[in-house]
Amino acid sequence: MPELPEVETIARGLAPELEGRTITEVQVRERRLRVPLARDFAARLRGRRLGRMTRTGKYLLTPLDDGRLWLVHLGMTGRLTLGGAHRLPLVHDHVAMTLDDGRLLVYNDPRRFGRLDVVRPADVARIVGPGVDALDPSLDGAWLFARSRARRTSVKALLMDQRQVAGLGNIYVNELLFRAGVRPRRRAERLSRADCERAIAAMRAVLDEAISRGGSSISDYRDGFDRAGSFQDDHAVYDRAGAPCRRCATPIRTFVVVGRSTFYCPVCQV
DNA sequence: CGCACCCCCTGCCGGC
DNA sequence: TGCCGGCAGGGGGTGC
Repeated sequence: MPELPEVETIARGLAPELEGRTITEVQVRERRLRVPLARDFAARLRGRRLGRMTRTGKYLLTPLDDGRLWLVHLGMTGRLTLGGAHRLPLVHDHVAMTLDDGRLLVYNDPRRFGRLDVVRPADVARIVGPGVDALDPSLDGAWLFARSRARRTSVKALLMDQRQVAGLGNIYVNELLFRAGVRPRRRAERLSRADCERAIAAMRAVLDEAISRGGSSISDYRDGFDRAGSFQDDHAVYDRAGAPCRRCATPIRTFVVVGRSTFYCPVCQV
């Protein structure tokens, strides 16, 4: 579910609320996430004061006052919701944290593909991976051009690979390739320098717009205060198979690329 | 190296 | 109405 804009929206919303707060209680109702919750997960968080939550790739990272970091990955259906103390437990509420102001921070995840952990700073790089964050200023057309040389894989697969670019997922790669005028199945090595410049510019534009609209809420995504995003209303291609292209009215086509549904306009994208 | 195909898990939707 | 297959924003592993 959540890609960079959704995770960024959560971080920006929760960071000022959580910073400086102390976790007074941690309730674990379900440890069987994709990576099972560590035995000492609750003990490592209880009593800790939270620093400023940030995002890298699709991970949320919050420094703790003992030098460790609280790490969250939302998988497909994870939600982190800050609310009042009297929130009744819902189905799939796996972890509930009580703050020193009485509010409750709850992790809910129907499919349990997410990950919660408390890690040492030295472990973060291994978990998050080597990918350059999609909003890192160093990521430019020259970078993508260099990275795509001698790569016979599709440009879509390359951009979705978190070891290359961290933060993009299926929605935003489809959207940015539409804006860049590049077909998802184009071999990476066949991108021109100009294609790479347009792809990176399109990526920034799509991500910035999506963040300003609070992300895309297709079915599950909500921000840290349980609010839906609205960028789904602006999608040019994602989930629009058969619908008219917003630029040229040609029906949007769909097929599968490296296992993921892919959408493009056969006229606007070459 | 790239990809097809598994897995993890629940929910929803469309077809029959 | 009910059942069943397919699909869903995530990642990881194997084997060809």
